[in-house]
Amino acid sequence: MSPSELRSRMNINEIPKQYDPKDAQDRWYGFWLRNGYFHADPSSEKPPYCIVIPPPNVTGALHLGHALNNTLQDVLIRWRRMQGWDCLWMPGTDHAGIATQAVVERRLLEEEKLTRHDVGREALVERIWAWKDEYEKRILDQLRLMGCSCDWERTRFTLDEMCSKAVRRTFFNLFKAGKIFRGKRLVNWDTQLRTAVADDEIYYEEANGHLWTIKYPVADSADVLHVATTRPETMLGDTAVAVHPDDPRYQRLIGKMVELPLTGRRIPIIADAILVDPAFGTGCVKVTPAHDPNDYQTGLRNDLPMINLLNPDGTYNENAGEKYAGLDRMVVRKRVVEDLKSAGLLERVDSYLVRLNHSDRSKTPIEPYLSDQWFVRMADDADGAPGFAQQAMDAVTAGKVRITPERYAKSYADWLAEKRDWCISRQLWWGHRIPIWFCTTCSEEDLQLAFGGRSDVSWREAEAGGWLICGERDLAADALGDGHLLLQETDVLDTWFSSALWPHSTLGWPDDTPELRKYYPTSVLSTARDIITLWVARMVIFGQFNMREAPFRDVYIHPVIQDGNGKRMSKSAGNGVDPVDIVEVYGADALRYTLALGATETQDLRMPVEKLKLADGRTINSSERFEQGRNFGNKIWNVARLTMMNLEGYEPAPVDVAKLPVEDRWILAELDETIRATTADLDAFRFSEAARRLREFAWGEFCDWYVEFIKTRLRDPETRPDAQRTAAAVLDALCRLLHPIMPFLTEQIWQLLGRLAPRRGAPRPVEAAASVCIAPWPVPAGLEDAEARAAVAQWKEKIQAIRNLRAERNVPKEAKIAPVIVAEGIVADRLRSGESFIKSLTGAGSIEITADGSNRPAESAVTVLADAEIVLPLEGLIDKEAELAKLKKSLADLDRQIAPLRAKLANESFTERAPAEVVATARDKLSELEAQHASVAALVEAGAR
RNA sequence: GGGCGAUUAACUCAGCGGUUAGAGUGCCUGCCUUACACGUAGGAGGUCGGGGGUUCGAAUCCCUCAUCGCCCA
Repeated sequence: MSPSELRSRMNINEIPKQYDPKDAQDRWYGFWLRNGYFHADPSSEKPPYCIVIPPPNVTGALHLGHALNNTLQDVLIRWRRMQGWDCLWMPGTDHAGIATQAVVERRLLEEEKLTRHDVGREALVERIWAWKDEYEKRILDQLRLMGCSCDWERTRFTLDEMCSKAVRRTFFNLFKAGKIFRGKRLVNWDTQLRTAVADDEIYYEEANGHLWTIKYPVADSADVLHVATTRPETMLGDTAVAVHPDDPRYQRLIGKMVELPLTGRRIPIIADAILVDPAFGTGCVKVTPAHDPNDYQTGLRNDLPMINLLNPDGTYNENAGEKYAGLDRMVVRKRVVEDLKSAGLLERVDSYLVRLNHSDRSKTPIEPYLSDQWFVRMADDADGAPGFAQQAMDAVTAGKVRITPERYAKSYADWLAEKRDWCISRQLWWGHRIPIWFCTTCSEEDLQLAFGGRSDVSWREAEAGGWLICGERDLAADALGDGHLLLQETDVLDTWFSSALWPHSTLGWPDDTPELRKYYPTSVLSTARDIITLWVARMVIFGQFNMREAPFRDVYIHPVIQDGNGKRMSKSAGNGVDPVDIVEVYGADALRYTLALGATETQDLRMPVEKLKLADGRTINSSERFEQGRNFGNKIWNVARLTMMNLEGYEPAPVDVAKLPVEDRWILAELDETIRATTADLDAFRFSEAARRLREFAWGEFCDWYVEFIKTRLRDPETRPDAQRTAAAVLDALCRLLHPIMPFLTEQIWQLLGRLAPRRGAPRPVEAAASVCIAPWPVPAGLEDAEARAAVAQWKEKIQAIRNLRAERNVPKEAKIAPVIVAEGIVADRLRSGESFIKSLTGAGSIEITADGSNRPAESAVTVLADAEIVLPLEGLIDKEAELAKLKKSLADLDRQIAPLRAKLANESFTERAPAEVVATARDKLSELEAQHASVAALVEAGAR
């Protein structure tokens, strides 16, 4: 079918009045995939542009925050793709060690009453893989539903073969470089899951508890110290009592010993200004280095012994003494309190509000626990060479990595400045198992003999004796021959270890792949601020370690979505919004537009949440905000319909812009400016500005004005062709500009438009691309036109003034008014060029533009503007008193503006110090207002007579 | 305790040194005007959190207080 045949068949009734998002989504996503538009090609000549997705946890479904982040990434990717870059958006998911294992374990317990120890390591891991398969699919489907243009053929998982290889190589290299060590550290211990958990995986909860005050007798003396604690059972592990060095009450006791009750041990009284606040309580503090973070630091400072009382399951061990060993810590607490009481050493018990750490995963109280852990060294080298933390800080200060908004560079630097070692071991089963084997029986000769020639095995003496052997590939238990058993470390790596490799592991590192060569370093990383430290900093560290180059040029930090009360959205709080629900109700384009509009530079984005009942009976969480996106999309849809139904007889041809009517020159100039500004917005990650600007152009200029201007031209065969060409050109550019934000809607229009006007564009028509997805991003065509813009501004202002007069005087809709515009000079000229528009858009029967305002009909409504007077004769409709009142009000308004302006100009320090330009503007403004004032005053005078 | 941010129209937010402070939603009043009622035309509504300062000029810069949120201890 030829375009002209199609055109004649294009009946407005065939295109629905309302944009149907579902239809477009179903139709075009598959089309894009089939055509391979999302597939990056390392062999292409185009320059690379790459974003790696922050891999969502396979724990559950995506929430609105993911929807925001992925919308913004897709905007960048689609925009750059249109600009001609070879774009790779790398998708994938994160195994999320503890989070996923905890979910599956909980389910196991609920559904089968089994613990992980019942099913065993292998079987549990198998179950988690099954869970992963289900949720990974769900997550990736959600991304597709939103229109994300990821390169699905390259989808990765942090625990897949490719990532595992990268993890192994990295660990091995770190081990060889001496960046990895094993040591005893105080960690947050989850006694239920029996693992260390990271600081960000715990939360505080306040509870009513007690404060016990215990008496500690001073050895060889009658003195007694009073020590208060919320955890009396830990006293069994005390190795000192601390006082403030300047506290006069205890000066004489410093250096003496106390008899630690119930244990028979003697421990020293030490002075420590950091731990002890002399004003708090008795000024004496018990020190339990193995079971409290502050005490631990005190222990290190004062070289105290550390006594670990705890077994991994939360029971006390033999260090607590025979009497308490094997009992749960809560039972020990009761016993200790009873025993102290019967020994007469319990001074008092008070009610106390205790702040207790809980594990995010098991919801049970955390125990500070001294255990063997693996670490990556962050500190500088002994010779002063910058260590990992310093290198990561340098990447930002040297400008190799730019963080937007800039203020987040500070939290990045502050955190890294502490240079704290990174604890990378987790006592879990789901994750990358640490590739270390222990051997306590062998000698270095044995190791040399077995592994001497191998570059993939490295060993080092362990702190506690024996050997730590790191293998890039698994080592057999009998690799050292008979008599020496190799035992693999049972811990797995912290999830962030594999996440930290994401930008290069997904591209094939350690292999030298075409992808790695072309797309590393990646272009932008977009993420939420709460993982700047945990993730972003560590990617920089590992990227620089493995690749000798930071993994991305830009880091963009998006705002956090909260509910209408400023609370974090969460499933448990019941205020979470599911993006899938929003897509269902409003469509993917509406979701994306609204989120882009909300992506301002602030750190929080509030979204009032309300319940919405769907036709199928389900009640979902929704937000009125999404109507903005839906309504805007519908507006675009309808202006496209209007344009297309007027394309009958369309013939593409080059246009001489200089000879086009004012309104065409105006809209093309506005378009140029919009292209320029929108491109700059996206370049600076100003997503909200871009969305706002495009709406202003599309709705506020193109729909509200341009299309109205050309309606009459479209009916006249003489003027029709150029109007069609300009309208088609603008619609074409608009589709391209909006595509990154609203991909489905714009593709739907693009395809329809392609059938009617396959060649389009001004000043020169070109063949439209097969998909807007691969159409070139618009560039300004050098069509600025200040005169056209000034003229149209004149038309708009006068049309609005006349409409206002009509509305205020209640002129019936059907009345054909005959307004007179009194103006002269260039103003009159500009108005004459738009006379017909002023007439049609105000519903006037006739219109007069004259320099002579003397013969005004007695019964008329009048508006005095800065450069013109509008007279609307309204015989029989005029209330003289009301007219006079209106004029007087306008006079008062003018006075209110004139007075401060006069005062300002009378002020010498203003006229002398302010820039000449500002002073001149003020003078012009004043004389304009004074002229206006004089005109209104004359009218008042005449009316009063 | 330290840091970051917010406080502008009823709500959600722009504006970040120079005209009478803007938008969307909501509200009020007309209109189903053959592109769109998810629309259109018009309108009301703000001493820019309080106080001080810098400046010819402050919503905008500085200080301080208050309230709220987040991050790190």
